[in-house]
Amino acid sequence: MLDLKKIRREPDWFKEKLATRGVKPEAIDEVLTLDAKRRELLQETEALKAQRNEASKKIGEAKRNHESADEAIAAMQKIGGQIKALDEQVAQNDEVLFDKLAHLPNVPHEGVPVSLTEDGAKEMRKVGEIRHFDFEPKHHWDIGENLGILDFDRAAKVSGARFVYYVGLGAQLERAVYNFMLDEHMKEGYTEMLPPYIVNAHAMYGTGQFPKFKEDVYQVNGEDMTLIPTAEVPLTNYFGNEVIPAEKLPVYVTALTPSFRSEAGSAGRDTRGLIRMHQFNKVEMVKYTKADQSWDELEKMTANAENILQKLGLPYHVITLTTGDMSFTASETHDLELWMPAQGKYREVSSCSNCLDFQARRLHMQYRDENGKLQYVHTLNGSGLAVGRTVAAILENYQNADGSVTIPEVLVPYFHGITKITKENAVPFNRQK
RNA sequence: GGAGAGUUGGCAGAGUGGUAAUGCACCGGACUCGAAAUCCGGCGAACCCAUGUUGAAUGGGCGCGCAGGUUCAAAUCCUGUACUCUCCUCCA
Repeated sequence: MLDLKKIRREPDWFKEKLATRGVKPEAIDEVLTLDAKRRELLQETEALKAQRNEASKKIGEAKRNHESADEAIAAMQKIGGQIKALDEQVAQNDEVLFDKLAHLPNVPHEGVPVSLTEDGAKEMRKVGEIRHFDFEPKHHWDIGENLGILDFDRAAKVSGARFVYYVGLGAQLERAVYNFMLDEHMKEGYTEMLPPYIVNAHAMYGTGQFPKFKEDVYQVNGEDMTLIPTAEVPLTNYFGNEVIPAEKLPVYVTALTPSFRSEAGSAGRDTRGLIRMHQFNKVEMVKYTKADQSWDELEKMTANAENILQKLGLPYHVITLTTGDMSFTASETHDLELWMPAQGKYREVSSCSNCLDFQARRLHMQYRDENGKLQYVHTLNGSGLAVGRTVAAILENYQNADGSVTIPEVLVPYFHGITKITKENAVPFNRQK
């Protein structure tokens, strides 16, 4: 949610900034018109209410003194009707106004590459060496199915397309990866959480998924509940409607949760493998900061996500998304994309964003500054990381010519001595008999 | 799923139709070398509107979980709803 008063003061600045995100200038004008109407109506109705309050006080006194107040009561009856009519107009006007306002995305930060499409993203740095294969590298789905550790066919039988069973050492690899991620983030000062996976509409609205992206999520039938599309929702709503003691800030939290996405509109894209699932695990990082800390904290958070990839030895690059490609609530977003040898390209594995006060304004999350004044906190969120895509990258980058997969060194402690996933050790039930 | 109780300021807690007691906390002052205690005064989150200012305010609105309704007037009456607690039922 943008600051309505600020829009009122500097409409042209907002028009210019939001145009880079595809917002038409008329959208701002509409808001301004509705805002002007709102204030006009408020002045009218509030003047009448003041009059009514005054009269009611006198009527009360008259009644106590057993005097007649019939005349005043009759006059107030009339005013009461006017007030009611005006209040209805205000309510109608407000509904439209706040709906328009809620559909405006956050203002992009200075320096974010301007483009209405994803083209034009700025590469910040490239890290890690791309491995040279002396054989044709396989896709992770082929590696996984050959080893028996990824079973898409049976998942289709049970759930449908875009679901998977991890089996045996595959399941263990997923678990090792997210445990490793959580352990690293705890070292970096994050508090681990295990939040609800189903949230109400208010929470979805607070983090900006609603009202714009209702079709992208799974709603519980007949209830006002939604399966979380990301842990950002429960983690960022945690302090909703609170004044956070300033000395607590910045607060770092992290959680492993599944994420549920309907992937409406992505039919035909990434139909194979772990890249685009209806349910996937993700370790999420969320920060609450003071207003002057959030840009520093964005860099640190990006570094926290990068640390995971560096320790796993996976090559990646960091890009700053364009104005048109950023998520609705973000002011600036750094994406980490890791190298998928079989596809021969980088794929997104993390997205770290500074939302400034955009979410806090909706969620009423504030702190008191040095002067005792209430300020909105800034919120940041980032994946640290998408677990399934990380596993996919491990399978592809650590594959061997014989179809086995070497376990990255930092994960070996989680495997209690196993250093390689082979056809022989991958799935115990395939060995038996 | 059934029955009951509750939701009021930072906290505690009164208030069954006349415009939100009181206590603690907090802020200012007095007393004191200073502090505690005591006394005096203030303060009831946030929000919205107007005039004004840019770390001055003043006036008004709103405000007793939320949303409606009745009324000249609602914390109070009515309807709906959310959440919390207790008991029963069920359950990992």
